[in-house]
Amino acid sequence: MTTAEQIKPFAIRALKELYDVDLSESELTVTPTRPEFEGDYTLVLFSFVKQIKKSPEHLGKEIGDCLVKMSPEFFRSYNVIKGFLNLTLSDSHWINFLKENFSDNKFGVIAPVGNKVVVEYSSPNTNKPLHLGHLRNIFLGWSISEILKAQGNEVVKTCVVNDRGIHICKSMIAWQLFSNGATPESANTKGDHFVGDYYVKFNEELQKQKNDLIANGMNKEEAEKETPVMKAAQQMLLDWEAGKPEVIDLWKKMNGWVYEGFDTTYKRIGAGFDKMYYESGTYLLGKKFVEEGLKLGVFFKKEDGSVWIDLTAEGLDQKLVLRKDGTSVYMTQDLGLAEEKYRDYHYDQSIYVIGDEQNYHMKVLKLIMEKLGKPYADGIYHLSYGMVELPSGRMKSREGTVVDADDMVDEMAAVAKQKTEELGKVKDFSQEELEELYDTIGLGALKFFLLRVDPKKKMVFDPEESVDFHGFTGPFIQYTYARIRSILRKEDITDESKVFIDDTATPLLNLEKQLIISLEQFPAMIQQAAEEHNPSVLAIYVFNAAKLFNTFYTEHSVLNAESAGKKQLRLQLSIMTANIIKTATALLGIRVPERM
RNA sequence: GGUCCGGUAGCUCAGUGAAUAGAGCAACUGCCUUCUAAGCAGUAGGUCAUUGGUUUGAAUCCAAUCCGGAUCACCA
Repeated sequence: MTTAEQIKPFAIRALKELYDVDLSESELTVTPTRPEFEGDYTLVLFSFVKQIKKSPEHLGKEIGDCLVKMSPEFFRSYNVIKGFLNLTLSDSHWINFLKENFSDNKFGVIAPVGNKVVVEYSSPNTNKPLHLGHLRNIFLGWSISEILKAQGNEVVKTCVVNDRGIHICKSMIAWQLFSNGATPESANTKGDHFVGDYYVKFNEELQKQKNDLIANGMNKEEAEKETPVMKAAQQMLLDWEAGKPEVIDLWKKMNGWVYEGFDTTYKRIGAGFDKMYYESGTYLLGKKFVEEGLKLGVFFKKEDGSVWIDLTAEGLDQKLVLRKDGTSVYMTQDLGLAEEKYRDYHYDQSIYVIGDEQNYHMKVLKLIMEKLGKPYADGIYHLSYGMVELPSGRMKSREGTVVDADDMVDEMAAVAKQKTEELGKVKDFSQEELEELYDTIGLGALKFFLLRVDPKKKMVFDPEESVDFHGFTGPFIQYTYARIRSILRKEDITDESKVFIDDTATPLLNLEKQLIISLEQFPAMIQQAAEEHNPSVLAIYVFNAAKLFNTFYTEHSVLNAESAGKKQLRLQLSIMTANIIKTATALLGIRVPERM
C-alpha cells in the first residue's frame, strides 16, 4: 500500500469524528509535499472547506491535531499553509518502506492477472527501408508492450507486413529494368536498402517518362497513367493477383531481401515480435465481412455494385468497404485482420500503434466492428502518435529529407564512441565490450529522445539536440546507474547487513527522505503509463529520480557516511534507486551499462 | 468547408482544477588531491495565442476568435 493510501483512511476518520462528514477516498487529494515546503505528504483542504464552513487554516489545525493524536507513531507533525495541510510522517515509516523493498528487483512489477493484449506495431511496407518515423512507432510499441506486461497483462507483440500492392511492384519493375541481375550481395548493400533504391529508380524513370509525354502535349494526370513503367507496374499487380509464377518468384525473392534487412535492424535496435502477419496472406479475409454486414443490414449496396456503410448518424461519412469490381480496400483488409487476430489469441485488448493520420480510419474500423456486434470491438484501441518532424519541417522522401533508421542508429553509436573515448573511463574494455557499450548508449539516447515526448503530440527531431548526452537524456540516466553500480562494486553487501539499519540512521536528512518518497512513486507511475498508454510518463519519472539521486550523491557520501546506520541506509537507497532505474529503462527498451 | 489534434521561456518539452507555472538545451558564474564532472550548485529568461465566462481558486473547465497541423479517396 502506498503512503497516500495509508493516509487517506486516517483523514476520513478525522473528518468523521470532528465534523461528522462522510467522504470517500476519491474525494481527497493527498500528494507528496512540494520540496519548498516542510512536510512529506499534503492533504488539500479546499475541496471540503465549503461543506464544513470553517476557514482552511482552522480546519487544517484541527485535522492535523486529530491525526497526530490518532496515530503519533505514524504522523510526527504537521503545518498548515493556506489551504494545505502538510504532514510529516515518522522516520520509521520511511525506513520500514525502504527495508521491505530495496532489494526487490521487480519492485513495481505486477504478476500476471490473465488479461490478454495484442499489440501491433512497426508494420512496414516492403518497398523501402525503415526511417525515423518507424523508429518512433517501434520504440512506442515495444515500450507499451513491456509496460502492459509489468501491469500483469499477457502481451503478444505482432507486426503486420504490408508485403503486397502496387508499391512493391514498382520496385520489382525497376529491378527488372535496371539491375542486370544484381543482388544485395553483389551490390554489397543491405537488402531493404537495395530494394528501396529500385523504388527510387522507378520514380525517377516515371518522372522522366511523364515529362516526355507532357512535352508531347499530354496533360499531367493522363501522363502519369500512360507512362510505360506505370502501366507495367499495374500489369504486374494483376499478374501477381493471378498468381503468375515468374512474378511470384521475383516477389518472393525481393521481399526476402527486404526481410533480411529488416531483421538486421530489428535485432540491432532490440525489437522483436511474437507473431508476424503478412498482408498477402490476409488481404482477402475481410470479404466475408461484407456478406455478413449486408445480411445484418449494417452495409448497403449501391447500384454499381460497390458496398458501403453509412456512418452519417455518428457524425461521420459514408465509407466504402468493397469496390464495385469486388476487390477489397484498406478497410476490408483491416476488418479481416482484426478477426484473424481475435481467432488466434482471443484478446481482451488489441492495440494498434499507428500514426495519427489514421485516426479517422481507426475510428471507423472500431465503429464497424461495434455495429457488426463483434465481441472484441470494445477492446480495440488506437495508440495514435504524432509525426516526427525535422527543424526544417516535415520529412519528405521526394526531397530526400527522410532520416534513415540504420543511418541514425550508426550515427548515435558513433557519437557514443567519440564521447566515450574523450572521457577515457573504460580503457580496459575489450573491443567487444566497447562495441556493446556504444550501442547501449547510442540507442539509449535515441530511444529516450523519441519516447520522452507524449506520443499523441507531433515532435521535432533536432539532430543536434539528439546527440547531446547531457541533461534530460538516456545517457544521463545510464550514467547515474553506472555511478551507483560503481559504489556497490566497492561494497560487499552480506545478507545480514542488508536489512539492519541502526538508530544512527535517524533523523532522516531532507534529501534522503525526498529520494525515498520519489522511489515510492514508481509503481503508480507504471500504472499511469499503462492507463494512458504513454511511456513518456516513465521517461520523465526516471529522469527526475536519477536527477534527485545525483543531487543526493554530491551532497552526502554513501561509503564514507557519518555513521554505520547512515551508511546502511544510503546503501539501501542506492540499491533501490539502481533497481528502479534498471526496471524503468527496461520498460522503455533501454539497457543500462555497469560502467561507462 | 466538416471533424479531430495542437499553441506554455530563444529552442525542445513537462504541468489538464490548487501553493511563487517547471525541466533540459542554448547564455552567463562557480565546483574535480574525496564513492564515475556523461555530474552538481547558481544567475538570467514567461501577458501560459487572444477575449469573455464558470469557480474560494483557471495554463488546466466552457464559449468565441486567431494561428499551425492531420483527415474527410473505388490509395495503403
